[in-house]
Amino acid sequence: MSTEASPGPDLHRALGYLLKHANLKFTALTDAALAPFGIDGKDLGALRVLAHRDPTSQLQVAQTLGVDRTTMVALLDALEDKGIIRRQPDPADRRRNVVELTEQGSEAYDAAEAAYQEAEKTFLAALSPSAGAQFRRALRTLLED
Amino acid sequence: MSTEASPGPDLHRALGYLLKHANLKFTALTDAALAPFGIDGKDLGALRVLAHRDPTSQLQVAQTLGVDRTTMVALLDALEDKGIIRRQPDPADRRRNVVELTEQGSEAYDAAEAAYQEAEKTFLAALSPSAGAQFRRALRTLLED
DNA sequence: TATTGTTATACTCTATAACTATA
DNA sequence: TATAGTTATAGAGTATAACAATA
Repeated sequence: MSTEASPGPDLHRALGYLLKHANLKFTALTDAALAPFGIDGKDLGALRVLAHRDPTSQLQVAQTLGVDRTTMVALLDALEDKGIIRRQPDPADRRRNVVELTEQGSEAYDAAEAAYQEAEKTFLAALSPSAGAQFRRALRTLLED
Repeated sequence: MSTEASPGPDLHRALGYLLKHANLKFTALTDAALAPFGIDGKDLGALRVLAHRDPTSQLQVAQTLGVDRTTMVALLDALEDKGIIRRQPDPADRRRNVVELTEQGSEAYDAAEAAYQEAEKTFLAALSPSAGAQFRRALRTLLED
């Protein structure tokens, strides 16, 4: 995709285009960084919730991430198969599954989180540190309300 | 989704989360703004190419947008059904379809583009004008190379 | 009756493979 | 043989509906 005729500029200046492709590029970068740990960006999101919250149910994880509870099932199935998380019926309410990181999962999470942070830095490397910080601030402001 | 426990901060500070949700919010905004014209953001992208390039083939539009040529078929079918574009076999190479905006389509495009620009402004309204400009610049910088 | 996890199913989006017609 | 458009099909991703177990 080299320098095309006239539509390039208009097309590539549109905020929709910029946001979409920033996302694509970022996702490609982080998924590559996380691949050695056998997880992707979505998995890492779930692990973050588990790492920062005490014993949680599947439903709570799903709601925190804003995905349907049926979507959590397959995601956690895969993480469980890899020995990263563990599911147990909650003794206090046996409808619930208590989801936790395993020992191995906790170590994998720490390493994956470090790799993710490194990928963030790589992504922002074209901006000065202050421009990078401002970019992140702008995103947070845009998502408020 | 109110103020949750601890994972909120970490989760919602991650660049991946911010970029994804900025995209979702922006897409919702622009799709709503474009709905009165019977098109969405993807359609507008195609119309932009047609509006800024002279008689073009389907394949050229697809390649400019970075989508598969099979994907263009249904997209253009819908726009043709709405009377927004017209397809004619290229007399010089009858394998090609020359795709053009109709009169009505050209008017619809102008109005839709204006609505889109308005939606961009709305999206960026939480930032100062200079912060908005810098945000867009940062996105373009991040997509270079 | 309501809720949690699960399964079956459907829907959207987009790509690959194969077909038609042109070249 | 190769290319443009089309159609059929398949895969990823995620949602809704229905069911089992539990409250």
